[in-house]
Order: sequence, then structure tokens, then C-alpha cells
Amino acid sequence: MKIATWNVNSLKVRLPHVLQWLEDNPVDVLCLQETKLTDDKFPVMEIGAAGYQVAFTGQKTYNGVAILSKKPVTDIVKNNPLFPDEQQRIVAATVDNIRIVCAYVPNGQAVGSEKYSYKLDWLRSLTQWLAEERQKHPYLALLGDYNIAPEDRDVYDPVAWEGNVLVSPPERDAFRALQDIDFIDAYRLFEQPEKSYSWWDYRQLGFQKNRGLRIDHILLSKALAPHCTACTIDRIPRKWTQPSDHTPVIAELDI
DNA sequence: ATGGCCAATCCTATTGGA
Repeated sequence: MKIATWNVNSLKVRLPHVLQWLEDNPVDVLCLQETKLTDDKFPVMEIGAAGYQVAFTGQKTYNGVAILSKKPVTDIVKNNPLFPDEQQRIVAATVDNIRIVCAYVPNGQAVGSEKYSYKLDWLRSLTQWLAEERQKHPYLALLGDYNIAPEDRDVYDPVAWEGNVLVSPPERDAFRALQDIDFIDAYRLFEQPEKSYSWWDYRQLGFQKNRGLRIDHILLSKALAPHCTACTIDRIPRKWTQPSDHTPVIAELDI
């Protein structure tokens, strides 16, 4: 079973990219973030024609998440029940016996801002909720855009970024607190190329110069992690015309 | 030089992203 996550930065613009990518990479589950579509505009037919069922929740302009799956998705939950929120950032569903949680963590804008506080509150509540979910689902996977680079090696220029949003110590603490529930970063289960990133700024030839951050992650519960046989970042769609600024992260499971 | 690029919006400027 292959599971993947991709922040598409508008599914309206990126639907052709998603369909092409699924043709090249027929994963079993694909989690999307920043669909930026209200539910009535979600391309259920097009994605269905590609062989995928969907669970999604969206809103206008901002946020929006979706789970695409070849097999049936059941027990769909939208948003964190412990955190009433108008922003549509979470969708969860069960595929086979794996509980999939697709999350678009708030960006935080700037350290000390209101949005930064919201991000930390949001993460605290997510952690609390997933600690409960973990009791119900031994096989739990949290995929998405975390908007956190967990370590300095996940940042192209750690000195320039020190203390900045996406790398600040409280955000990294929040990432660790999430892992402390019972999660392992699938990407770090394996030896990886140096300077591996999942996002690059559109400006200043960021991708060409590999000035990026690794902020998209797949966390696997400790019962699930031993079944992971590979985890990779696919940089190819970042080279396509009119790309998303993020690329997909893929984990392969032997179940 | 605090911007550069991109997407969306009551849209030819502004906001948010990261």
C-alpha cells in the first residue's frame, strides 16, 4: 500500500497535475491540502474517473483538504472535534484498517502574531485529539503540510531562518509533542539524500537553487512504522509548468 | 532594497502563503 501527501495550492489550477501524477504514481491514498474549493466545486467526477473515491472538506479561497483513495473510505470525520474552527484544515477517514488523517497545519505568518498563537493552539488540540484517536486506531497515519521544518537539516539556510516561523523552537516542540504521542517521521526511517526538501519559494529561482524546506510529512504510529518499506519526496512535479510550490511525499507500506 | 512569485478575490489592488 502506498500513501502520499501533496499541498497542491489550489486544486482548481492543479487538477491536471494531480491526475497526471496519479497516472504516473498510482498510489492507494493521496492526501491533498490547500484545495481552496468549496465542496460544491470539488471535482468528484474527474477524480472518480481516475479510479479514486474522495473525502473532502473545503472553503472559499483558503485551506481545504481531501483524501483520495482507490479503496472505500469510511468513518469520515471533518475537522478536529476538540477544536471548533471555521477553517477547513482536517479530514480523516479509514482505508482498510489504517486510520488516515490529512492535515493542513496553519502557517503562523510571523512569530508572535495572532496567527502564530492560533497555530500553536491548533497543534496542541490536534495532539490531544490524536492521542485519543491512537487508542482507537493502532494503525494511525498523519499526513500533510505541517508548516514546520523539524530540524536544521530540513532547512536550506538554518542560520538565516533561525527563530523564524516554520522553524521556531515552540513550533518544533509542537512537532515533537505530536511525535511523543506515538509517531515516527517516516522520511527519517531511511537514509535520505542531504538537502531534501518538500517546498521551495516561487521567487528568486528557489527551486533551481534548491533553497527549500522540508515541511510536508508523513507520521506513522509505532505499530504501523515497522511496515514502512520506503519514504520518498517526488521533486518531479515541481518541474512541471505552473507547479505547486510543494511536492508530494510518499510512504510505502507492506500491508 | 523587507521585495522578488503565485492564487484568489465584489479583481487593474489587496491579502495570504511560507
